[in-house]
Amino acid sequence: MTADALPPARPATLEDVARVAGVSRATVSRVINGTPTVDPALRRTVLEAVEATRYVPNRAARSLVTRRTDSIALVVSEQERRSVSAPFVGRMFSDPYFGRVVAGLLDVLRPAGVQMVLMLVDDETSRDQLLAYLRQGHVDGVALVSSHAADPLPGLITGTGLPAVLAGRSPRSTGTTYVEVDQHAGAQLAADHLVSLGRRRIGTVAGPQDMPAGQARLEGFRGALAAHGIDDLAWAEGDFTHAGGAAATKRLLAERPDLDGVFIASDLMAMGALPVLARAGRTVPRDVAVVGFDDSDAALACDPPLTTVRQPVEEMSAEMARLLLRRIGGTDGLQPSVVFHPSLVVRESA
Amino acid sequence: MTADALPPARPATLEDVARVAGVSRATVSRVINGTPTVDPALRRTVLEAVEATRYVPNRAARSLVTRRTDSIALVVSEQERRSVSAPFVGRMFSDPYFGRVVAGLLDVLRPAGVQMVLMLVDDETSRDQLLAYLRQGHVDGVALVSSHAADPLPGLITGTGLPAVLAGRSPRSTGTTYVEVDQHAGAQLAADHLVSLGRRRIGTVAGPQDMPAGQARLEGFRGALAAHGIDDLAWAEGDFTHAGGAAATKRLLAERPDLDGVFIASDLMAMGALPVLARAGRTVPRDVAVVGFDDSDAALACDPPLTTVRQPVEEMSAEMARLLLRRIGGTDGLQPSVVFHPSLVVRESA
DNA sequence: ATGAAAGCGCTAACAT
DNA sequence: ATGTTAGCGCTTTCAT
Repeated sequence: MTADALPPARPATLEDVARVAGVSRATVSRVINGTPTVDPALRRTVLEAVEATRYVPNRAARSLVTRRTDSIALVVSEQERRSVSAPFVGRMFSDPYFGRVVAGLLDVLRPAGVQMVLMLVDDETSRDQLLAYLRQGHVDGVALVSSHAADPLPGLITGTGLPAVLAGRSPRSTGTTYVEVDQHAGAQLAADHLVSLGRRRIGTVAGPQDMPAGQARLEGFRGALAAHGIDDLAWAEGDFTHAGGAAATKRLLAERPDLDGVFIASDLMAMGALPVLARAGRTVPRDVAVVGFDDSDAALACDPPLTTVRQPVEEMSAEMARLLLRRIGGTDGLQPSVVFHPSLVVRESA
Repeated sequence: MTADALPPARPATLEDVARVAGVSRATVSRVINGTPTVDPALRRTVLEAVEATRYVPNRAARSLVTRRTDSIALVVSEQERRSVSAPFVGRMFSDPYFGRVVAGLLDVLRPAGVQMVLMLVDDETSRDQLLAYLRQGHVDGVALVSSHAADPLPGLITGTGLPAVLAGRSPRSTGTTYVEVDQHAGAQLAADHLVSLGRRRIGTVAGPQDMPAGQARLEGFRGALAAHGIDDLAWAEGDFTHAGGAAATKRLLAERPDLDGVFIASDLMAMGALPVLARAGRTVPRDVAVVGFDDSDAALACDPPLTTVRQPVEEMSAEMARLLLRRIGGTDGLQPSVVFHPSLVVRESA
């Protein structure tokens, strides 16, 4: 068994390619990186050598010198786990919202050749680990999806000096670039629609009041209703989950049995709410008109299909990725935040 | 403005720490990496210097020499996108299953200091990108969640020589280590339970027949029923989504209006099915007993709470991570696959 | 347009 | 137990 007849166990390096092509390492590097000043003939020779040696660049080596990693962290920050032994909840992961965020990010990141490291922060340990990791310089930037208003993470991440973009404004870190939908405008769309339908005995299943999105949608809805002269808004707080939406709807119905219109602050909660309304003998939309928020897959899975406030999550997260890449590559400093406009998608529930 | 009074723009290196501590780089490295043969006094001095310089190791440099990256890829392989312009579907991301997989992996990975790079493969381009990325050696191993039976990815990944573990057996790559639940046994639990309840006019909403899990659950259910002398199984194919479950249930009901028991191959589909049954005037479990599969959050969100076959996804994916780490760190070759036992969780739907 | 050479920050022999 | 030293594979001046 002649050693040099076999393919090398060790993957090919620039050196190997250079030897095969009969050029210097530098030239190979230039070809690999698309530097324009390379003789076309040589370029071809090199490319063939690359092929022959099955060369792929070593990212660690490259990263060591360029100080770029071509990857960003997608950080999901959730409320602390209930207890050590409690089963993981991971609400964020089961929410269609998360998938849409990933999709939008990937749409921009993949063509740019940037990878995404997924990190979950749900206690102090994991937070410290995250910050250490970020400081190790293994990512070029951070996209953060944080669930609670009091979360210190946005500020801490900004403190690392790494480029960062938030999904949604953080009350604790106003200096950080964010992308979000105009929550007030969205809630207003819902209010106007219900009122235009002639509904007056209106209620809402709000999101968690310790989340900015939950607060803003409730506040916006209440304000818009007030503008229509409706001041007694019945509401119940849900947790943005299916089950939470069902439970909150039960409470709401108990408090306000004569309800004829309801705004539910997320489609997932609306999915939980509809069967509750049905069981309570209310026909949607005849007895109770229902407007959701998000326009996720869940809205279509509802029965009847859900009228809802559309939040262009994919476009929003694509924009997050763009801001991040611009900031990473760019000489320019902080990017301005971006606020998207919601729209009303009318289906059958209202 | 005196330059050296300011904190250095450049992050501290081993060299810096060594200088401050008055020792060699090697000693600092030993302290950082917990080598036992270091004088306790020196260790303290070094640790102080680390503190003072705010030193954090550079991962790229370390990785370049150790040839380890302390990260693995979580690859999610989905059916090719419908069209270029079609909105991203990302079924996997909205499924509670995905969150549970991530949770289980993280449970093992985080204490081990291993990061997770999330990669989505949904067309040829992204597949090629993935394979190139893997060959660049930026991850030490791969955990793969693949949705379709004909997926060539398991084999291709194994072909890279990187340690890999699959969530679920792949018909195309029998040589790859996998972790899965005994699907047949699970389906049998469902069948036995329905029969023990006295149900005889039984149907099933199966999963996609181009997914191993979809096939196996149908096959197992049919076999178990046959053992009870029931041979005329009505079934409809769903796609493991809520909406798909609803649609399939409608078809099933049309075909078999006298149905008194049904096995639905995922909780998410069961969630879609229950309102359909209710609308059709069937009370669950009185008229139709329903058994799901998964025991995810969805099962509890059902009304009535779902009797279901429990699949210990978190433990399974934790085991995937363990196998992977063992294989990565280990001298031993291929790890044996692991099959978990399902159990029946009886609630109110059957 | 190409090559030579100097590191990037770290670990792991090896020597002491 | 600690220090010295030789790279890991790559990019990037700086010459030519």
